[in-house]
Amino acid sequence: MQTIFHVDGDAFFAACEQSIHPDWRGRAVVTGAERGIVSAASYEAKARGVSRATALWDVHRIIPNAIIVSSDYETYSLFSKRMFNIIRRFTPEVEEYSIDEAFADMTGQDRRHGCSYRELACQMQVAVMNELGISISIGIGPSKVLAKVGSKWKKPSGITEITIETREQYLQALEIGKIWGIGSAHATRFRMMGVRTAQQFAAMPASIVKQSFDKPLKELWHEINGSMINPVSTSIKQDYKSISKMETFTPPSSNAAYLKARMMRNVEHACAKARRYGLLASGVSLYLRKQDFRSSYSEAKLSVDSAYPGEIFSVIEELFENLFEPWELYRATAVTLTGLHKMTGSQKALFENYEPSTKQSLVYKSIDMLSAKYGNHAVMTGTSLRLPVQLTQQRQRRINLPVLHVAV
DNA sequence: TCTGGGGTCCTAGGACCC
DNA sequence: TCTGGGGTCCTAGGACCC
Repeated sequence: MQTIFHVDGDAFFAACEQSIHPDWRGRAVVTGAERGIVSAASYEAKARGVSRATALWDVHRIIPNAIIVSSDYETYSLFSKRMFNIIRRFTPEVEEYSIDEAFADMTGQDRRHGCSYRELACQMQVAVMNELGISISIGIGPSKVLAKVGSKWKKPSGITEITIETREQYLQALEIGKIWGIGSAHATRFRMMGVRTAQQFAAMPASIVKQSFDKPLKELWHEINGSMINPVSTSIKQDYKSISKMETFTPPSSNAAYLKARMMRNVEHACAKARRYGLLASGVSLYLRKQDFRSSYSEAKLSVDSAYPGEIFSVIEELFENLFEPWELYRATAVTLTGLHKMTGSQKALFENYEPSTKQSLVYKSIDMLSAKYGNHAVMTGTSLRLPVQLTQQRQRRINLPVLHVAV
């Protein structure tokens, strides 16, 4: 039997802000100023009715003296790394699941440390509080899913241990749609079947589960009944299977040239990230979001693996011609690089011998250097110039530098 | 809650081949 | 003319997560 911890930061972004600014402790702190809705709210703000996705003007209305700041991901990532390292003192088997969550396989650590799992969880909380000034909640269970139910059970600063024997009481109180892995579509389907709680799902006979559900739900059923299907994965994520860049713009547009300029920006940003990780894409996809949130999507293989906008954009343009409906208004474009893999030595050689790429790779080598030195948007291609002037000026102000234009 | 940005995995069904 | 069976790859899209 495995023992898994799920460690979850309490109101993580807001807690980091309060840790950095001690005079904000005890006050309503909200992050998300950059997008107009709440990303994280401190418990003081939650107590007064502010939750995730509340519009900021509502926050203002409800709590006039609330502190509202932009999310500062780089700083939170530092807190995150340090939190993971503290957990690693208890076991090397740590999976960094998201910026504020980790799974830890603690199996056998009770004997090693000579105390109960609950005591170990308590020590973890104390260490994180003392060293980082933030609180965490911990769920303990025989599978990731049950550990996750536990960490949500009591917050903030909770410790909840769920075993095969005690799981029923927790699952009975848990709505089907609140289970990790069941979203709104499945929740609706379950409710139509008369299944309303996690316990009702867990109690379904194996034979029914086997014939009526697809793989993810079958696995979920096992996990919620206490079998570990998904082990804790310690490999640190360093590469991506796909990289995507999307941006919403206002007002929505049906102007093809403008949309292409937006897509070119998406391509440039995605390619820059791929090159940063030494990755090449073998395919691309384009996603257009219409004003009413309907969307269209298409993908294609590249004839040559690439991480350079010049080669990729022509394929994107073809996809665009197929998807674009001139009478529609579009509010966002997204480009995804797919089938990513490490640029190996031989690929590099092949890549550089390929004539058009040589020029591109030279140009982009310089661009990457300039970007590293002066910021991500110091250099843009000509297509991006079709974007409204204000955007460019905004960027110039931010990086405090003339914008360089390079023809590729 | 009228909605930002970035990921992963799974599956149905068609194309194409033998 | 209506006729087999099976495998693999690809595209499109659904669903979920933070």
